[in-house]
Amino acid sequence: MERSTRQRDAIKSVIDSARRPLSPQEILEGAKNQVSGLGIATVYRNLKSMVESNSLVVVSLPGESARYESAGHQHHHHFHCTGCNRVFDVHQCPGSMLDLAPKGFSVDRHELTLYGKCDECGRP
Amino acid sequence: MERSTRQRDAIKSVIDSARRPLSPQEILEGAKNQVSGLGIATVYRNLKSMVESNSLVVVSLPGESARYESAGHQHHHHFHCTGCNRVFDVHQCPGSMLDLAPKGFSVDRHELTLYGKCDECGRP
DNA sequence: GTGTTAATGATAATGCGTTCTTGATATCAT
DNA sequence: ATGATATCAAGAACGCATTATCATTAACAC
Repeated sequence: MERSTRQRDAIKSVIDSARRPLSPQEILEGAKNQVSGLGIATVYRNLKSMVESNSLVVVSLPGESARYESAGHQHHHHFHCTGCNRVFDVHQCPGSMLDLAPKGFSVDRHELTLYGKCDECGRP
Repeated sequence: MERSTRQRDAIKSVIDSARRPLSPQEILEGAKNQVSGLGIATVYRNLKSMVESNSLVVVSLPGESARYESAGHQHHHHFHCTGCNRVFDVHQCPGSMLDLAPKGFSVDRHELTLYGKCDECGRP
């Protein structure tokens, strides 16, 4: 049976309180504030089980390794800051993409990634 | 000075005649029809130099390794077939994304990936 | 409190895409 | 044709993110 550990609680809380998808390293660093000896293997182990239990979703972006955010968010996209390399949620969507594909192609879903500077990195 | 070799010519011709971004493996397989002993290292070597000389561009898609297509195409996006795993070009674009980002964020560019079945994979 | 065993931390190992090394080969200016 | 050398093929090596190993620790039913 699954036990409740300080490590797992710390990992969960870091992800839940973030408003953006986090990398395993970001999660490790955040959770270390609560559990100083935390190891990266524990982060990966828990991410994996949380994805399997559908409490987390994997966010893949072009040319990047996986990030994680809590499940249950409605349809949204991502903004990748070219300054700090952080990824933010974008809640608008340009709408249906069904018409864009060539004839004979069927579109199930789409992923949109914006690139630019976040508010912090864009400041003069 | 750069020499013209059968290997480089084969690699170039495979990429130029494709209407979609190719993975190094796809390029290797295509070019082997012209140069049977071709090695994967030669493909990577030539891809690298062609990207450096701006005759090729790298196409990164979420959760995928790099693909390559000839440079000079105008702004476009990509369709990733979930059946055959091939990637196709999409020449339409839903338009400016400048308004989608949160306040204080500036958008330089965007990437859109459609997922679904290509004409071949969608057939009954 | 005690025992069982899930969970952890440290580190080695894996997998995959990509790059380096080396001796052999092919291009091309001469 | 010849020589200088860019390019090649093959496999070893690399870098990185992720996963497995294993001895140790800690959660929790009793």
